[in-house]
Amino acid sequence: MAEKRKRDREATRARLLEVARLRFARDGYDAASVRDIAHDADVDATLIFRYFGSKKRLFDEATAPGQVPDDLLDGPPEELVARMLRSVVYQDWSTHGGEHPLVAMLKSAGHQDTRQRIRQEVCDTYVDALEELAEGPDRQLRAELLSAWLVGIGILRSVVATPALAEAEAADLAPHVATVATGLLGRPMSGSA
Amino acid sequence: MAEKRKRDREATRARLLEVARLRFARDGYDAASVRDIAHDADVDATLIFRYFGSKKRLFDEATAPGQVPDDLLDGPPEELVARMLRSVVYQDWSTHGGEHPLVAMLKSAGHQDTRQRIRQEVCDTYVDALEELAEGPDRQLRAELLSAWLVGIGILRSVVATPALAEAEAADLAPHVATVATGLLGRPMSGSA
DNA sequence: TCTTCAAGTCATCGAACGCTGACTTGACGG
DNA sequence: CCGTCAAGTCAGCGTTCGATGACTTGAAGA
Repeated sequence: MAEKRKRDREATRARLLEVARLRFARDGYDAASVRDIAHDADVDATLIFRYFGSKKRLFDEATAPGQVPDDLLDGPPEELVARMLRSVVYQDWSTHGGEHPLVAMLKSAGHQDTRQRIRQEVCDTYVDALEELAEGPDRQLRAELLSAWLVGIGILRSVVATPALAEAEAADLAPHVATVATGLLGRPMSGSA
Repeated sequence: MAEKRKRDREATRARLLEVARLRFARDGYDAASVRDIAHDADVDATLIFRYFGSKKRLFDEATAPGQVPDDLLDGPPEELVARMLRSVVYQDWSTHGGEHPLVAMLKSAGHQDTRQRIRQEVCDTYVDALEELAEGPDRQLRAELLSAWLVGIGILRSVVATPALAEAEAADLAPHVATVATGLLGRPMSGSA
């Protein structure tokens, strides 16, 4: 029952980062307390300050970009939107406590620098890639409009839990994804990946 | 300088509701403290509990639906989506910190019953109206997908502040609104209202 | 003018927060 | 076997949170 762990700074640090990522994603920055995180990692809360200096720096390190799978860019371009939708909506976010990171994003959006980091990541990960695919004028705007759709679908599905979207499978969305993506990007896009 | 107010229960209650709406919209439920709200209304924080019983009940009353103008349903049906977009993105919601009440409320989406109220309002105000316009199968799903787009645009514009969307005028969005709405609803839609 | 009652205030509670400095414990080298 | 030093713990500070009950104040009616 009371299995004790070896004293291992790096392992403990990594464990803290892991459970912190989970807590921040599920509850947002403010609602996730250092005591909760420490309890999840089964350590004393003060270790967080010993290892990271402050809650904010733990947050910064735990939510640093790069952990997001970048296989988005692999595969045929015409399936990019479908892959993005899978990533935003249908990926198994069990490493994030089953709750969608979008919730955490909204809950943590009160802090100005967090908003900036969200903007950075949205632009770098989604808008830029879509912009390259778009043709004609207004490419950036149309890329953002498509990103907005993906974000909106994610929120309506997993936060608001609108009835039809909540039950829809990826295949149900495919034809509509094809329609909208094709219309917005000005080139033929597939709805399934 | 020190202008004192008359003792007026109803006026004070109304003032509390007004500043509470603003605070909750701007900061979300948790981050908006009763002391802040009371300070904005220039009253003692205790009055909030005297008049509303608890912070939660103040929130419920302050964010109760019904204030949303229902001129959405007036006007030509083919301009419905454009009117909705104006309402979500370009209307002056100064009573809600400049953001659409739905976007404002999503900041408080950590609490389960708040989510349910958001769902109710999204369905009643947007999905149902759009569903009536849609043609063919999957009408509800396509109505929700269009609602998701509107919500996503509101969030990317005013919370994430994505560059192109943040600066776009309603006219810039019009052609794309027409494209997407027409594609999703299966009938010709106009992009401007 | 004086009573009365609601409008509004004050002092404070208990819990939770981030964070700190002093302490204890465990593993490894001599 | 023991000294050392880092890993980990403990008690607690200062602040803020929502909430409560006793108090003061102002205006209207007799």
